[in-house]
Amino acid sequence: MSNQPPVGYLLKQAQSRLRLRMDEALKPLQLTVSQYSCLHLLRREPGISAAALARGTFMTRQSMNSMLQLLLDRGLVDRPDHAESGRALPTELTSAGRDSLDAAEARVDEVEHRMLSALSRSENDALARALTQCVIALST
Amino acid sequence: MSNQPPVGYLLKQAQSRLRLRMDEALKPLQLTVSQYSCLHLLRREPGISAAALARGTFMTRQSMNSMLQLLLDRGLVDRPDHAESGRALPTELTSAGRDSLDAAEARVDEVEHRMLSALSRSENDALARALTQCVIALST
DNA sequence: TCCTTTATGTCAGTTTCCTTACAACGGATT
DNA sequence: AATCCGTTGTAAGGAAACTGACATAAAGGA
Repeated sequence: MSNQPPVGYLLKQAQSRLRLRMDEALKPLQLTVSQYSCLHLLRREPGISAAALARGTFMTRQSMNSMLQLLLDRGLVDRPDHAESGRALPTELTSAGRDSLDAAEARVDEVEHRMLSALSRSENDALARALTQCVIALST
Repeated sequence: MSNQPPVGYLLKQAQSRLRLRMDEALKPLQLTVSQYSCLHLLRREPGISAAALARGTFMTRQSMNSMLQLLLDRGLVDRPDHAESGRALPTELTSAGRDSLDAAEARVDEVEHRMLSALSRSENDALARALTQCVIALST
């Protein structure tokens, strides 16, 4: 009876719509979802390298470096011109970057909350666990 | 204790990795995930317009028309030069397109099955239901 | 009938991200 | 010490998708 669309399709649809809503929510702040993800990870791991930042946001380090240049020009992040040791350039949020991130986070949290509004606490947990299992199963 | 990453992040991560694995699986057939989605929907709804095809695969009709031109050149789909009525150009799979799709589907199904291998039948159903709820909650 | 709305296809330009390739640096191995 | 390996940053070019804009066609309402 059920005959639901395959999970892969639902995954794509959900992610597509989430991204759409997030982009709408972030547009007034002149931020894209990718930029938001970057700022978010930078707050959690200050001094992280661009390559590590790229891995954490599912893009290439080349794309990340382009994006960092933009954020640098806008004064949202800070980065030394050359490395103290090795090649990695440890990047950090500026205070303006923190402010932007705080404003963005409030809007994004609202969207995510809306997305999950029809789920109970246990359903929410089950969803997170199931997605984690999917990620693990596809990692090898 | 739990302190899991937010569902939005997990969603992105799962979708990103699924896409990666699907692209790997489809590479020998010279198909991208988008092209596969397009062929798949064409089989389910023969004679569909490019705009409707675009909506069903979460892209713009402009992108879809470029992609259809490629698939047309490769002989995987067929499309009239001008419309019988209205503007819509009803597109269909060729027999070569059906063959490609069959081969692709086997590989994609294997990837999806692997993704869900750690979930029980009921967990699988719960995941599909939860994702559907997320999509609905973000549709307005 | 006329006008508005909606849907479709298409053109042009742009953005975003990727692929390929190379050089530099630190650490581990031999 | 010399070498290999993994990581990082960067440059150049291309592929894929998007936005904005326009013309066309059917359907619906005033």
